[in-house]
Amino acid sequence: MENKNFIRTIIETDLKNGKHDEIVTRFPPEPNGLLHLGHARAIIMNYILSKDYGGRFNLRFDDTNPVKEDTIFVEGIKKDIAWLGCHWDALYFASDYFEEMYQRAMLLVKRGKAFVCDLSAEQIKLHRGDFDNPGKESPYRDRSIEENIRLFEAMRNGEFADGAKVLRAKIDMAHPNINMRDPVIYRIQRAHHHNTKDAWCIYPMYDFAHPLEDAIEGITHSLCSLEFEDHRPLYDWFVKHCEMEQVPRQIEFGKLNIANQIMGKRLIRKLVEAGTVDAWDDPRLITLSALRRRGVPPLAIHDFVKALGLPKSEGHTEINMLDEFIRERFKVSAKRIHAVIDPVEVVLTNYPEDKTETLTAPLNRENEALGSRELTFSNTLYIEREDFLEEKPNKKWKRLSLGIEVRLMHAYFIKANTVDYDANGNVKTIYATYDPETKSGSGFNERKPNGNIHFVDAKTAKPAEIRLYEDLVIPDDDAQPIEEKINTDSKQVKYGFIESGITPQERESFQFTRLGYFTLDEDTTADRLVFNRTVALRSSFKPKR
RNA sequence: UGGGCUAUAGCCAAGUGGUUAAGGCAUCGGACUUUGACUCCGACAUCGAAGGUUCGAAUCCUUCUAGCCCAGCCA
Repeated sequence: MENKNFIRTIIETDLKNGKHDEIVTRFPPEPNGLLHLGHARAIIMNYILSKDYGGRFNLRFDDTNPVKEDTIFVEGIKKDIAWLGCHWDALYFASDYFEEMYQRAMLLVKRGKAFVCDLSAEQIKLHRGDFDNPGKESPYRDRSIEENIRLFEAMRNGEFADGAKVLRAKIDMAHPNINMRDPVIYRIQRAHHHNTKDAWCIYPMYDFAHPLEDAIEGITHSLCSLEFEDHRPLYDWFVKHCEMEQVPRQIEFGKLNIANQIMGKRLIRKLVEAGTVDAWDDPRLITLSALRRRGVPPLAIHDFVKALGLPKSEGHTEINMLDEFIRERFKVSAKRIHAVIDPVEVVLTNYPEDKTETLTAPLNRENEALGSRELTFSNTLYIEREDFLEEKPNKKWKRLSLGIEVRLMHAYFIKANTVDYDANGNVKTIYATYDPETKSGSGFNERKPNGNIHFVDAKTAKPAEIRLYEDLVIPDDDAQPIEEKINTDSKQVKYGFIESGITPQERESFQFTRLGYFTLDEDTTADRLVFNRTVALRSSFKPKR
């Protein structure tokens, strides 16, 4: 369920008062990196706010700084947003508007609202003043309109070196909001742009470009994060003085931060280079590509974002909140099958050596529509190593022990009798007997087993590589830097088996009974199944001591 | 120290003068169970602090405290 939020209230008021007939939102990423879970709030909220009120949603790349941007990021971002199911009504690039932006800047010049400044970057900084002191006006501030027109044209025509001149808005060097102290709106930068190639040598700054982009597209509600709050006066100033026909409204909300997760680009890069994680889509990360690879259903991310709402406060949400939405999405949709990820052999001494039988079991007891599958059963099985302890440790132990009887789910009761060890003293084979009377579905009711465990038939089971992930960051109360809390041993690779009757489809997710939800990884080949653990099952089991 | 924000449970988050202060996650009990799952029941808040206004305040006023953002030719 979605939490109500103040932006909905604003939209509903605007609709009711007839300020707008249609709501138009946008998600404006800069193509300079990949998206992560934190971006999902902005994407999904912009999307559903437009859809809920029958409006439109644009994807617009805010590509005004060619030195940082690349087309490979535009492709990656498009893929991630499409995966989330947030279909954009239109795809735009800020760079498509460069000519109009230039004309609007020229309008500012002609109105005496902007001037060409020859000060160096360093001098501009010095003139800007600081929190306690007003700035000083640029000596070039009073150039004539004619000269400014000529100079700005010359900037565009490439007559000056990079950085030699800038175009600045003429506002107020004494303004308490530093953003209003004659901000730079165009810089000279000879850089190859991924979209406009070498057509331009001047590029607009964010503060100038963004409100124009929104106005050009007829965006009604321009959502952004809190740090732009004190840019809003400038945003409004540009919309007004550039004489834009449509007037968008900027509304700020709090960024979605996730506690104990690596979000920063440079840190991720470092971890990838150090081999601590495998790649940008390593399932221990929370980039959207990593979540996709881990097998997280996109709708679970929608549920998560909606539950969080759109507050103006900023906290650190715990990731386990997402886990619960993932389980909820899988609960009735995923097939529930048997897999043993840390196998130990069980031999049934009273079951015919050459016999194999077929048992039928439902694929999901909470969703009969999924049908059933056939399980094979023989005298040699695998069970989970942790499901056996020679001696029952306490009355809470609901698994197998010597002399103790458990039910193999969808099969028979078995009782462990003796055990063999390998050279290291680890259990190698458990010898057990089964009771044919206890077959599942027979209605046998004479006695209760000491629990239910899962198994696979050793003679037919399919081998599988299973990757288990733990927290990449070790939660810690101490406020030490996150890079010092990296769990370098957070990935475990197991070699186990899944039941024979199952042929997983590409990226298919399953519940491995009693273990969790697992999704087929793209590393799977014709002769090697590879699964990622998407999320474990909840468990109230607490091992004693 | 200038400007802009934020503060409700361990973590999120509704609430906009009259409610027993929603809901989710986590935690702790208990029931049920062919998944120690699911489901179901139950527990869990002196609303950052102090004053004030009011019959009545998380909501209004005052003062204070804590935290975040801003001095790029980044976005």
